[in-house]
Amino acid sequence: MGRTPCCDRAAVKRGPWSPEEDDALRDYMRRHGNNGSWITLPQRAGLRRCGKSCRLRWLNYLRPDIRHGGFTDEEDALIYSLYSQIGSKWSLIASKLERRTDNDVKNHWNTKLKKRLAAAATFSSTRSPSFSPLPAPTPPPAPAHPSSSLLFPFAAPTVKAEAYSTYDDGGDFLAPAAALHDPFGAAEGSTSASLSAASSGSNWSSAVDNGAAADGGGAGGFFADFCTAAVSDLDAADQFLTGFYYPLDTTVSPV
DNA sequence: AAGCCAGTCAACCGCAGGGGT
DNA sequence: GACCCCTGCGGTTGACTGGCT
Repeated sequence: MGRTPCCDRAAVKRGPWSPEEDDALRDYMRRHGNNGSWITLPQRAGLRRCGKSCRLRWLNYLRPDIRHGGFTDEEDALIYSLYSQIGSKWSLIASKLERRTDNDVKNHWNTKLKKRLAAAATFSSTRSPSFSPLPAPTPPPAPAHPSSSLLFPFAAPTVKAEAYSTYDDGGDFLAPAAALHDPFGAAEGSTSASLSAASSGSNWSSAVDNGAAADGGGAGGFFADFCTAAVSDLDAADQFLTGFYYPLDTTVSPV
């Protein structure tokens, strides 16, 4: 039983692409573009590859208008913010970052940002009594777009569905800071506990959903605080994370 | 020098959904 | 409405690399 394979696995090459294959695909795309289907492209381009593999290689690696690695602080902050609102919708998040691919954003999140957030949450749960979180920056004025007020639908059953509808309406993902929601604190009562529980598995987006459903979207908590800072003031966001990385009695030298 | 381990990232897999018939 | 084909997406895997012991 099972699903029909998209191509004959015995007849196609798999694994890493050789420079020759890259050249062949790049050359074909430069000459013809993909004015047909990805399924038939390998045959037209003389490649012994699955069409899906060609598509992925082109979109994630060979395309001339993409950047790899070297995510800036601004991009990190934007990723945190968008993830807090829509979960693991990497293609949507990538579309809000210039010249980034969904695969790159996803890898960056899984290898760096998720761990950074988990580490920050761990520290926040064990912080010393002398620790004093930074006050949340003043929220920016509400965007002019009328649908922006709906960006974080506290009464909606799921965050993602509403976020999508807002996106489709042309809304701005950068919600007013006051509307940000802490899915982890809301889901299980303890920010650090729920955060570590969520991060130990892979289904963070369901944690977002659960959080929204559990309390209708209470504000506050680590995640919301961080995103509040990230959205409204990058310097404040940096200070915020720094505050969680290091005890207050630690001297942090500017780079 | 060798082995181990963790981090990174390219690539694969399978599902969802859109469009055409 | 049902079916098929194709594309796009998100989750996951595995190869590679560098640091550490």
